[in-house]
Amino acid sequence: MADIDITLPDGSERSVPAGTTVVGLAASIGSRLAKDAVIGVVNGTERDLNWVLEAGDKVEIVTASSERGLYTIRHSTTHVMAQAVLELFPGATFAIGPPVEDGFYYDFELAPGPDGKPATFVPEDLERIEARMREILAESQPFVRDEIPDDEARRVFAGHRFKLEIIDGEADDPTSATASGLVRTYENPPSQPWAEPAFAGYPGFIDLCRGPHVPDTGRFLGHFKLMRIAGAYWRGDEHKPMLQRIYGTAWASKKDLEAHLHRLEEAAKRDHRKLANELDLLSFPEELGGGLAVWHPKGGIVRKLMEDYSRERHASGGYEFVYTPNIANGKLFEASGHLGFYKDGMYPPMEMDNGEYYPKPMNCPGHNLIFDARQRSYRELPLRLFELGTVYRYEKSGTLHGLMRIRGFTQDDSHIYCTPEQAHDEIRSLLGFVLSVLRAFGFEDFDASLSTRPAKAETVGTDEGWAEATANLRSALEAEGLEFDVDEGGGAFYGPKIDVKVRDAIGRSWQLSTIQYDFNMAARMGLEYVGEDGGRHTPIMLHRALFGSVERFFGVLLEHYAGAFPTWLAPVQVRVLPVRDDHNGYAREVVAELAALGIRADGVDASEKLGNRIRKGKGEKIPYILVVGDDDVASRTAGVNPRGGEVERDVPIDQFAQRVVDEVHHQVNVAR
RNA sequence: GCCCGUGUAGCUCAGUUGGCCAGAGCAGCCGCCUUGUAAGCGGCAGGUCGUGGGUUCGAUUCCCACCGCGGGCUCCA
Repeated sequence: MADIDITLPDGSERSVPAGTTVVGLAASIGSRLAKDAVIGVVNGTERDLNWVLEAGDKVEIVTASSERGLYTIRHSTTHVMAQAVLELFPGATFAIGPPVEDGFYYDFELAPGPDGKPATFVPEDLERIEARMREILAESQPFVRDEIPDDEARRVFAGHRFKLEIIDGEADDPTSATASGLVRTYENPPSQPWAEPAFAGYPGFIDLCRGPHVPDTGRFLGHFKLMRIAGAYWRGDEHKPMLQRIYGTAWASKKDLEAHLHRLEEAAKRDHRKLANELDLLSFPEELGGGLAVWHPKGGIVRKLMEDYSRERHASGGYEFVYTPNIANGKLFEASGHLGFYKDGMYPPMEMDNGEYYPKPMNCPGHNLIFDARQRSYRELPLRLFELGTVYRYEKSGTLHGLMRIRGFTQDDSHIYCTPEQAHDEIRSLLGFVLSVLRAFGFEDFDASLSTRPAKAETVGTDEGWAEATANLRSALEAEGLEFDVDEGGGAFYGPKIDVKVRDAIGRSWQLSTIQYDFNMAARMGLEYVGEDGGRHTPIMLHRALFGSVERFFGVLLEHYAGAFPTWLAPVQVRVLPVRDDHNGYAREVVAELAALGIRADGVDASEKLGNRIRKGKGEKIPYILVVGDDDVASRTAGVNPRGGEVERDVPIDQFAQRVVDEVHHQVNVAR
């Protein structure tokens, strides 16, 4: 047979016999590669290992350790899970099951129970399903690719209504492909035909799928765990039936799986709700109502420090401080457009003698009234109004989540009014300001998303206006060198926006700051300035929140530092422990001396063993614990036990104090 | 809002297959100990077992509803 030439990723050419498959090519390169190969990428398209190559193909061999290989493993694992579920639950049907970050899921609908509603999984089902999956793996069932005509597919998948919707093109399934009257399928022939066949003409499991897959269930799969059961709407639509989703995680090796499970445990230890409780920072009393928090003294001081720092930066950044009330007449929110576009997110109104009053969901309408309080000149622009404004939003009960998603929160909110000519530079400097403040809190790794015009805003503004605003935002992102993705249709009703995200100490991404372009609300509310030409013009308005929500930012900081706030933010910076009763007096003197320098210090008398008092201080994650005994009283020193560091003896108090003062002054952000 | 799970002392958790005064550790308070770098000892106090109904001679335990919380979906700072 004639040889054909194949191009490899490094540009080199390789001659193989005609009819060679992806795995055959891998074998010709090396037996190790053939063993590790999961799929191939042929001319840019992912293909199964038994895909037959043609002359001139560009081929890359994908192994399990790569992103694409892992994705394939997860994708194949979810097919195995679907097979197990359909076998174990007669009458069950399935919807979609893609790989996702760290794992996979599949959505199912079970046969109706006694109440006539589809049955639901119970946690013990996961063990049964997992056990059946392992049996399927042991059978080494091949993944058999095929393409069948639509009408035949409709017969095969008769009784599987979600699949029929996919075949008909009504529903989108990211992993299946239907084109020109053909649908692609993957079948897993079982060793024994199913007792109750679910697919006409097939002995076992088959799914709509564009693939590719691992060659058979006996290879690469195995390192998985079913994690949880969740509800999920069919096609993500709350008006459509709720399906039962099973989430799983899958990895290329046992080691990777265990590492992933370990990461989850580490993240759970950092949970801000747990830490907030343990460190006595704040709480969510049931009596208050869902999504509302009270701040205890230790959380309160951290929040105050965050807010103080924010105010300092805004003061030096050319912002002016304003205050607006928490409730406002509904007419204001009609004028601003909030009642038209945002009513679902607002608390219901209070009836008052001269109208309906709503808790404010955003600060912008109030700030606009300040702008509009007198005639404005172009000479005043950009006018930057800043407020730590508390807003209330009616969030659905099921969406509340600690500090990250609450109903009452405070935005470090700013509205900037500028001329269209100023908008570009203003956005750019805003972005720099935002990043600079975030860096001060110890975040180093940023990216962003650019959100464009949403469907609900099709009546707001002009196409050109949206395009120009979006271009302005994009150019600021590019100028700042920030990586960003584009969220099509994710903008606010009044304009497109940039959301800045930070990566925390364990690599998780959090959305914090937002910069929103608004060419709509100023006009709606009749805001004008007198330009150089003497004419009246509508200003461009920029909405900007830096922390986003003070509460949420606090929660992110808490998780980022795992409760061990850097010294400048720590509720208690220094704890002084006398060794014996007769050192209590000296310990109090040391506390007073430190406090006089603005250091947050406290002491615990010697009523318990020293070791236990140190242990408690460590549990509170205090940056410095000082121990004072006979030698220290004599020479005005202390033993210094720093968080995460080595004990130092005989440190002069004034020297230690200077060290803390410097550390606070420079806002050293060390997560020890 | 919808699906699943869950709710015992301030915290972490036992326990009751329906039945005497519901338990432990930590935290708190009181005493003893007088202590040099991550748990010294003893005692006291603390719970209408989330709330409200129902079944029962009897419910914290079984059933129902509601509320809170957790994980998802939708939505979002």
